[in-house]
Parts: sequence; structure tokens; C-alpha cells
Amino acid sequence: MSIYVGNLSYDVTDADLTTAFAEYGTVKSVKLPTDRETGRVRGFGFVEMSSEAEETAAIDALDGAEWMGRDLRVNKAKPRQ
DNA sequence: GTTGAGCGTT
Repeated sequence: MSIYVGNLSYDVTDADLTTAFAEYGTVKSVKLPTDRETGRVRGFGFVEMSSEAEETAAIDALDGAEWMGRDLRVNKAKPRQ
């Protein structure tokens, strides 16, 4: 299971996300899809952690929280099709 | 601006 992170600042980096989520567990991977046309992040990303419990803790702690000046949207990601 | 990509072998 991975986590969807939305409403991100457009200059956030995967390192920033890793640091924030690492407070709640081990971050296995972070993805920040970029727009092919502009090369900029699209304002959302995905985080994978080492256990579902850690993911739940991170979601609980960060969903709706202010981070880098924005109110984060954090929840379990849908399986990628 | 709200659910990725990998890919010619992860």
C-alpha cells in the first residue's frame, strides 16, 4: 500500500517529503510525478513506508496538517492501474 | 493543478 499526498507546494522535493514522513516510520520510496511538458511537479506525490501501521500513523498525523504553507491531503493511494 | 512509472527486463 502506498500513500497519496496532495496539495503539495510546487517546489517541494522528494527529499522534503522523505524528511517529513520519516518522522512516522521508515520511508521506502517517494515519487513526485512531473509534468512532461513543463518538467515541474504536479502538486502531488506518493510515499511508501515499511508497514501499513506506519503509513496509517503518517496519514493520521499529516492529513489536513499545514506543511510548507499548505494544507496537506494525505490518504491511502488507490492501486495504480 | 488532487492517484506515479517502469519498458526492452525493476
